[in-house]
Order: sequence, then structure tokens, then C-alpha cells
Amino acid sequence: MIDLIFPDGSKRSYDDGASGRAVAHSIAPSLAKRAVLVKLDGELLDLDRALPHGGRFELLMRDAPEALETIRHDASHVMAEAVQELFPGTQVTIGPSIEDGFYYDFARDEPFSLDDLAKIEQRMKEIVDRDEPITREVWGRDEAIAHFKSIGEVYKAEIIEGIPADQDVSVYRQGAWKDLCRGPHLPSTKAVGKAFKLTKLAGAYWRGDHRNAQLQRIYGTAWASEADLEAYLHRIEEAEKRDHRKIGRALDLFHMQEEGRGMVFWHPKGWQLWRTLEAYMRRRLDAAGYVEVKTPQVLDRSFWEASGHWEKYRPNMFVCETVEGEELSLKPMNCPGHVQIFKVGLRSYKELPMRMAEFGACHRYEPSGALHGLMRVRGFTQDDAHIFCREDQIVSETEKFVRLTRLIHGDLGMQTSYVALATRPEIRAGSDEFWDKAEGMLAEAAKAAGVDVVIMEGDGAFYAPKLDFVVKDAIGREWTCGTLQLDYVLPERLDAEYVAEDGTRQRPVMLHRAVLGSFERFIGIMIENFAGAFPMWLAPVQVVVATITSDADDYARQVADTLRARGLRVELDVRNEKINYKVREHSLAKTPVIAVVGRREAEEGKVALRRLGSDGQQILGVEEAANLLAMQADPPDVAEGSAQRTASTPHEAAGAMEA
RNA sequence: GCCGCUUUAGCUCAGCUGGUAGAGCACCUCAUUCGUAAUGAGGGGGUCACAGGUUCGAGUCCUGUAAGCGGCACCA
Repeated sequence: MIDLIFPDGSKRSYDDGASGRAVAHSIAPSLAKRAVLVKLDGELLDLDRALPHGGRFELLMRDAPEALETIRHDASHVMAEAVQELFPGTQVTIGPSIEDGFYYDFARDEPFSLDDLAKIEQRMKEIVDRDEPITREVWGRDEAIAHFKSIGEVYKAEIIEGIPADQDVSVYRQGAWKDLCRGPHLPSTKAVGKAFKLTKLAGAYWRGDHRNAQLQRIYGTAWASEADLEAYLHRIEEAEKRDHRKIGRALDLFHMQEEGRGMVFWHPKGWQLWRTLEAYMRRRLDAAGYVEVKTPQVLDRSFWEASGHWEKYRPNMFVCETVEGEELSLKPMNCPGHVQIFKVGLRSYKELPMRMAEFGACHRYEPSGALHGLMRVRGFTQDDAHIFCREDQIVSETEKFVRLTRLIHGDLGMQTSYVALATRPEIRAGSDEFWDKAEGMLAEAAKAAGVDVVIMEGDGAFYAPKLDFVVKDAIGREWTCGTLQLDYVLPERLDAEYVAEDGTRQRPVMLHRAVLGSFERFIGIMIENFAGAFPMWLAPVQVVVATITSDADDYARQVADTLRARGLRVELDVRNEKINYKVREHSLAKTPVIAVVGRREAEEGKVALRRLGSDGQQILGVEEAANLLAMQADPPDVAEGSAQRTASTPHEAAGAMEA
């Protein structure tokens, strides 16, 4: 007998081998019809599978949030069945559910076309209508390998070959079609419903390895209801409007062109945004005890040989040759340069930790297919810094960095998706003891800074682990904006040392770190986050003074000058256009404030402020408006500072800082 | 780099089965001085990504190259 505990707390006993459906039936026959899955002690099971043990038991309906993943997984199976019906000879490989949908990787010589997607989608709907029961079977491993080989499914056979010899495998039968799968699945294809859509066609390597065959991946999205599907498609459509490449063009921030793939031409407004960001970063770094340096853009081959980059990183380097036969490379990284500065003179332990920052322009020859707007470029500027420290300073320096990054990202409206702790890769330098310690230090520091890390197994550099701050763009792609990497190797290689308390020469540890990652990528993400409507302090143009008639032109110039004198970035619009036209244009350009002046304002010495996103007006005297706008345009760190200054006691100052 | 798709005016896009290029916005000129999301009229602008090929004839068909886009791999 097995004992089940129901969600309401009641308990009941059932015969061994009872299935979820049988249990449901014992409660109410209608329940057995509606249920699609079982949740037993938190684990999802097929409705018809014999319950393996007792425990907390719950029946899931099709619209349960937990069922959605299974709907998507089943949709991928239905797609695979449809594809094999329509395109005999196509091999199936793997087809999981993913965020918002699913995919399936197929092996087929002929490429699928976009037209095929519509046909496949149609056939999927037919399979749903067929209401094919989905049943689980347990096969012996060898039996399964033989079967899949016999029907020409070599990829499936290869997957099973990776399973331990003594283990059985589960095979799901869905009508005449079957697939190796761990499950669980819905009771029949009908339960998948029709709220799905095939979205894109892509290439993908077998087992994610570029040395393997390239498969054809079909992506789809699937939802519990038609309404959810519609909402999703609408969401994606809206998100695509926030694409930084579109907004970058619309707001005249930057452009790129063929002759400079992966290189950015920053236009005046885009560059203003950059300068604002850079100035802000510089203040934050100054306050955090960093020193700023600048190192050469181009260095001799011998330099990169010494650093090890020539050997390991050469394919990614822009190398040039001079008429005199020298071989030089644009710097792909700033680290070796910083070590040179560290090495000048004799360093004392008293100088550690030394936090050496540089807004360092780097060039890397990135694979052509990797380039992506501002997010992945070949010429980019890192907000780089290297912290030279003793081993016993790693944890506290890492903690400080994590806190600084959280502060800065918060100021810039960045939503961190997660912080990844990238651990030891398979091919690595250093002992297991070293890796245990190194990973432990980063985890400890993150925890001390109040951050939960997601472990990314095997993603570390080959010589040390790292912390990555991962953020998402408008449509959910993940990008690293902010990273910290531990490094014992480069100081050794480039022979950096300091004199310790006891007079001995010691090796410092280096922490490579960036808060933004790169200005390019970070600005790209910011554009998408704000959909181009930057907060006042970041907006390239903060105020447009717009006239209604040319009578107010002179007055408008005075207003603009007054605002500019307060440090505001102001544009003057005295064109012979209607105010409606000007308001529309500057609103579309996402200008935070439009200061409208007409004859009335000119006579009364006032301005009518209109804020982006509202159609109300605020009529103020010019001085009053200048004070208000200047205050509102304060960068967050400056605002923090003035809040501290205005606080009358140290106690209040501390309070102001926390607020 | 790999797989697929795309490339027509500054931008967004029409252009059916090959018959010799079009719209809206933007730009320029003129008129209009009009109180909070598009004033009207007129005008200029394209070797249809590039290079070959098929054809009497190619923006339309074929091949190659390049770039862009979506993924994969790689990565800040």
C-alpha cells in the first residue's frame, strides 16, 4: 500500500501500482478526465504511470503553471512526429522545452524552408486532433540501441549509448511514433492544445560542439491558451521595437557600416550619452579608491608573446606590420599593460590593494557570426580595472566589487538577471585544491555582498573561476555586463612582485574586473531597457526650448542660455513650425522636458514645462524652472552627495545615504 | 566560422507568373506665425548590395561574393 497526502492535508491509502488516473477516478471521474499530470513530492509524473511511492500528491490540470513546461515538451514531440511524417528519412535528435517554448533538432540533408514551417504547423494540429494516446514503455538499454539503429536513428542510438549499461530507458509511444525520452508527458496529443506557433529555423551543432555535424533546429512557442499565445506574440513584437539598433537609428545615437564591421560611429547624441556615463563611472571609481591610467593601443609582438596572448589569443588579434618589418598588435585586453605600470619601481605591500582602472579601448577579431549591434563588436571600450592584491584580500576586494557593481547597475536602471559563478572547466590549469579554494572565495564574497549566485559549471577561464553579471536584452538574450575574474597566472608570467612585511618578494594576485563590461554593450542594453527614454541625467538632450511663434524667439534664446548656465543640455527649436509638430517631434525623440514659450511666457518671464509621457504643463518662472530642472538632472551619485551635505548631523547623513 | 533567410531612395516598405522603378516619412524651395503628438503646395533624389551568367529583354531567373538578420559555436 502507498499513502498519499493531498493538498488539503487529507490522507488516503492506495494499492501498490495505482496510477494518478486511478487516484483521480477514486475522487471523481470528472477529475480523471481533466487531470493531465501528477505531482508527487514535487516531481512531475505521467498521469497513467504507477505511482512509485507515497507522499505529497497533487493532480495537475492542463492550465496549471507546472504543466506548461510539459505542454511545451510535448509540443516538441508532436512537431517531431509531424516532421517525420512529412519528411521521411529525417532523423530526430533532442527536443526540449525552453523558456516560452521548445525546439527540436533534426538531421536532414535538405534544408527546411520557411514554407515547410507552415506545413509542419498544420500537421501538428492534425496530430493534436488525432488525440493519440502518449504511453510510457520501459526498454532494456541494448534493446533500445538496437531498435533505434534499425530504424536509422543513429543520433538517438548514440544518446542511449551514453546511458550506463545496466540502466533501462523509457520510450514514449505517441500513436505510431515513438521517441526516447525521460518524460513526463501529457496523456494524449490532444492535451497539447493548439496554442503554439513555429517561430524560427536555425542551425545548431550536435551536442553543442562545432566539430560535430550541424543539425536543423526548429523553434516554436507554446502556451496553455490561445490568449496566452497572443499575449506572448504581442510582447515579442513590442520588445522588438526596443531593439537598440532601431532606436539607435531613430534617435541618431550611432551607426555602423560595412567597411568597419563591428565598429561603431558614435553620433553627437550617442557620444553625449557615453560621456555622461563615463563621467559618472569616473566619479564612482574615484570614490571607490581606484587610480586611473591609460596604456598604449598598439604594442609589439614580443610584448604579446610575453603575456601569452600571441600563443593563445592570436586568431582574435588585429595584427599589423610596419614598413620597417615590425609586427604589432592592437591590444585585445588591457591587463598586460596594467602589469607594466605595476612593475615600474619596487612595490610595497603597503600599496596593496592597488586598484588600477582604465577606460580601455580594445580590439578583438570576433567571429563574423557573433557580431550583434552594440552588444558584440570588434572595437570596444571596457570599463576595465585590475586589482593587485594579496591572497588574503581577495574576498574583501571581491565583496567590494560586487557591492559597487550592484550600486552602479542600480543607478543605471539595470536589471541583473543573475550573477553567475563560472567554475572549473574540464581543461584547466591548477590543482583541485586550488579550484576549491578559488571558487570558495568568490562564492563567499558574493554571499557577503548579499548576492545569490547561479553556478555555471565548467564556464570558468582555464586558470581561474569568475563572477559574471548577466543581464537580458529586450527580447531575452543574455549578455554579460560586469565580470570579475581571479588570476594568479599573469602576475607570474609577467613577473609582477611586491615587497612583503618580512622583506621577501611576493607575487600579487590580480582581479580583472569590469562593472559595465564594455561601454558599447552596456549602452546597448540601456537603450533597450529605457526604450530610448533615458532618465533626465542620462538623456543626451535634457530640455528643448520650443517657441510657438517667432515673437518669442529672443526670449527663448534667453531661457535656453539660463538653463545652459546651470549645466543643462539644452536645444533651441525656433523653427517656423506649429507647436503641435514640435511637441510631437521632440516627444518621439524622447526628450525628457519640452519648455514651451510663446508670447504669454515671454511677457510674464515664464516657461511651460511639458514632461515626456504626460500632456500636462507646469508653468514656472525661468529661475525657478532652472533650479528645479538642474536638480532633477543631477546624476544619482551627485544627488547622494548633496543629500549628505544638506543633512545637519552625521547621523542624518548616514540615513540619507541609505535612502 | 557554421546553418538558414534577407538586401529596391536617408528611413520603412510596394513592385503578380521577366517588358525597362513607386508610396509614405525625411530632405530642399515657397507660402503659412498657427498655444502642447504631423499646415499646405511644389521640387530633387535610386547603375534595384556587388560581380558574372541565362534571355531579344533581368529589380524579378541562375551562380558567386559581401554585408545585414535569426540561431549555433565563440564571447565583454
